[in-house]
Amino acid sequence: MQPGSAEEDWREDCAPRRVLELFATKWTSMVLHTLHARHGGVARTGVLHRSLPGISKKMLVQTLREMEGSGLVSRHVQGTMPPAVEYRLTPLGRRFLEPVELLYKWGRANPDALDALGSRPSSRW
Amino acid sequence: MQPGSAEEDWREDCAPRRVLELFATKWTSMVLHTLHARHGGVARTGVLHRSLPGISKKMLVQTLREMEGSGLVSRHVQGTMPPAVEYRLTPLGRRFLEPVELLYKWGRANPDALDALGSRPSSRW
DNA sequence: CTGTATCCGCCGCGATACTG
DNA sequence: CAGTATCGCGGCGGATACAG
Repeated sequence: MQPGSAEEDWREDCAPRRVLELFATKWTSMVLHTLHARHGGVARTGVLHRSLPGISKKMLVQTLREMEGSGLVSRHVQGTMPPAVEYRLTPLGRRFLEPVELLYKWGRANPDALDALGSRPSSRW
Repeated sequence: MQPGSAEEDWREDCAPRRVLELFATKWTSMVLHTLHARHGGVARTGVLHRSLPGISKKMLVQTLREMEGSGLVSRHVQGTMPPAVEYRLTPLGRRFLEPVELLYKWGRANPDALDALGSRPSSRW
């Protein structure tokens, strides 16, 4: 922290920004949470879909695939008919769940803060 | 958690989603962190701009104004010439800083996890 | 120095319809 | 049931130029 070499780490690939990117896609953390909290880490597509009111099938699948690519979940296909696909939380997924839950927990514990925050105009979703 | 009344809370204005919205605007948490960690909670526009390599003047001001509207920071104008404007962290801002720092901290503590996550295609920024 | 106003590309996300 | 393909809107966010 010596003065002069002020430059803090805000490069594109710094830790903070990389973590933030995981929230870039609207549903990621919610899917992660739901998969864990409501289904013990394993669930089929349709079940997840029903557990997440509001999400479109398209976004659910798309999100799951991205999460698979990130290593947050693993995908398991049953060669049956009709098809059955299971998504499972990976160890990495569980680790990332920590800070996510912490964030949610904070929100639940500070409803008054959220009320204050709600009074702004924007909101992307 | 009794079965039947499954419906979990995923309404538009539930706590989790409202917290997530704060990350919807790219720079919010980074501005918040910088204002606190590098300037003790008080800084002028230009100083902040220089502390955040990569942000455009437009987005910095826009983000700060939204944060002001949310109550995360307060704006103080000095009727001088040339103009000088100070942004200060509010109590609410400091409270929200808790989960934010926690998230960043997790990222710094899990570089290997971030490496694994980095191997995905997307990335909005 | 602080802030605003355009112009504009990019892409997240929803709606809808279709395949196996 | 699981997944893909399109179309279209809204809005973030960068570049640039201008104003007080």
